Amino acid sequence: MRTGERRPTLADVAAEAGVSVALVSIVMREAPGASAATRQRVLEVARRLDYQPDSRARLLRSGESRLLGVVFSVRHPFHDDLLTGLYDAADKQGYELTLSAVTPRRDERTAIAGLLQDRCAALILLGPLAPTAELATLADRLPVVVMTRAVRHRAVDVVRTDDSRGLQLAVDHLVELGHRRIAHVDGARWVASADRRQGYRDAMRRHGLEEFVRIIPGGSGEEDGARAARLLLDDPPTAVAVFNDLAATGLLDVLRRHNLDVPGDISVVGYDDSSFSALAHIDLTTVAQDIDTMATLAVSRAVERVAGAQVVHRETVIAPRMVIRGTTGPPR
Amino acid sequence: MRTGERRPTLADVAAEAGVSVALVSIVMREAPGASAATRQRVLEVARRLDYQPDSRARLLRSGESRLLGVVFSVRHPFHDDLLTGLYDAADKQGYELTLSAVTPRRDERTAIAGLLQDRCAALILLGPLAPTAELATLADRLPVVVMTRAVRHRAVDVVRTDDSRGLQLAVDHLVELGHRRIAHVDGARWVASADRRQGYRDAMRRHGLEEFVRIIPGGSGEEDGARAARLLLDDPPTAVAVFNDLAATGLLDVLRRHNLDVPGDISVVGYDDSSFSALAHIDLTTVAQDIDTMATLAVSRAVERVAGAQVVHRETVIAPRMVIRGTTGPPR
DNA sequence: ATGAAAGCGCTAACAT
DNA sequence: ATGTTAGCGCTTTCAT
Repeated sequence: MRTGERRPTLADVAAEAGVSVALVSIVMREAPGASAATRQRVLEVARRLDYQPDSRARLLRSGESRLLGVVFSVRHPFHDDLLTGLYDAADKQGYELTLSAVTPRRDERTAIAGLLQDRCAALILLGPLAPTAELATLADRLPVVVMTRAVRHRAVDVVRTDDSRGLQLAVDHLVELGHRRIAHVDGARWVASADRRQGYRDAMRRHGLEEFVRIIPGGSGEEDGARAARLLLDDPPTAVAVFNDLAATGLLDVLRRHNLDVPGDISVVGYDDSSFSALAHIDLTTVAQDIDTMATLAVSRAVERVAGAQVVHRETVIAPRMVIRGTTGPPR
Repeated sequence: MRTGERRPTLADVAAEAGVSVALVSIVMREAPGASAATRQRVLEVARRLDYQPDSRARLLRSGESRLLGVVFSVRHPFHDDLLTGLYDAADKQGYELTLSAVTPRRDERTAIAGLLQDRCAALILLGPLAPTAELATLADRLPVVVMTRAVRHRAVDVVRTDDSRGLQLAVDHLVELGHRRIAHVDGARWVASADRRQGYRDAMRRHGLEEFVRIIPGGSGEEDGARAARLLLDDPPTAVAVFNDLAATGLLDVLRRHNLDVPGDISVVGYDDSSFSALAHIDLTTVAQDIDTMATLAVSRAVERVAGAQVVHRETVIAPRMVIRGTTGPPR
């Protein structure tokens, strides 16, 4: 049962060990300036008392926070993966992470406000929806690193995937298999859509397939993909590169319901390598983003800014890679 | 560009407004004891200076933390939904949430330790793996609410779904459709597996179908479901209730590859209503847990314990419900 | 209604 | 190597 007593403080440990609080502080921080014997004794007492340093007091006093605030969205499989990488990277750099989620009923502004009150040293925002101006205002107060989207502002660092290149990889893969009539279902108004569309166009031109360029309005949801598929049915191409995995599954579903064989009649490529795309059911060929590299870079950028590096705007664009699964093959 | 200046403090606002810090504190906390005129002026200055209270200092001084620590796992779709509900509930009760994730490379103990240093008032653990003894030790230090699994210890509150009832609902649904030969693919060593298995047995007995009881060893992954499906192929039942949605998709995949029609030849029920189970592709009938109710209760429990209520161990078991989609139908 | 002063748990100068 | 002192930004008595 829980004892009603307050948790032990530095002073408690100091009293018990018969030394000053300052000395205990030194030991707990593993700072130089304590004899091995003292160190051992203090550590022993701390463990016995089950002492836990109060990070809030620590941060308050030391001024510097070594705390990185991360805003992410639930229901975004890609964000989960990014979080995993960010924890690893932060740990390596000696920083802590504090998370704030965006949910269907908790908007981005609320999520950010919470982190601001926690006095994070910097913010890492995963695919923020806020307009550039708002992000810039934020960056006025503390270092801000944006991931997975572009932001053209000198105070905001960006780490994202080369989305244009991603679609080019998809087209290259399909062309290699022998496809020529390759369509693209785009992401409508989503931030990354323009880049991916451009990548598609460039790749088609590069392969001398300009006459086969065909862009279908899509979106980011399953329904968007399904709608696009219906637009495609009259005159199906032999391959489609879709804006993302979710839209691709919607498209796949409609194609199969109309007895089109995938990849026999038509090949399909998604984007993101979402967790479900590896399910045996779906087995979707897709464009993957290099999550670990992105996470490591984002933390480095944040840490450098915190350390006061007078850097100008940096945008780091990471190369994506193909993950070839079962929805692509040679045309009949 | 970011000005190198530190963020404004209460003292800055006080100086600018020409009042004492104590008064500004009163205004910021919306506490009684300030004239309307002063209140307005201080608020105006605070907004102009873009003042943000420092939650660390606030908590440090006031002693009480109104901060709930939540440990969740990435890659667990169900947890995302739970987080959404928890934020809503905490908000309503005037509490803040601080999140700590378990990732493939960051274990539960680390996740919990982080929250302990943040001086949370209580902990809410989503499906913790720690043994009861460890959770009990933790509950010795601060209120602990465990979700989605059972813990028999008087200091630990539990909020979970009635998993036995869940499987009973699944069997009831199948019996109602006319099925008699209903098999169950279980969850091997997973915590909830025993309850679900028992629910299956009870329901079969209740319907006088004891002779058809057939339990196939399964697990929680897609592969486990696929393996179970292969065991079923020699002598397929007309319906299967599977431990969870992921295993169910694995099973579905194998069945379809062997030209069994779902639900024509065989009906399939999953568990959890995971996000992907609603995909048109999968369209899985499943047992859903009542997320909002669970979240609300978990926060209430935590808050009551924080408020010092001398409650004994409470386990709240929530009723699940069926979500009927396309993988179940009458037997041929 | 307002202000002065103490102190939450800790770290960082500066002593010794 | 160890102790003393002074705050970090805030809330909370207790004055006025």
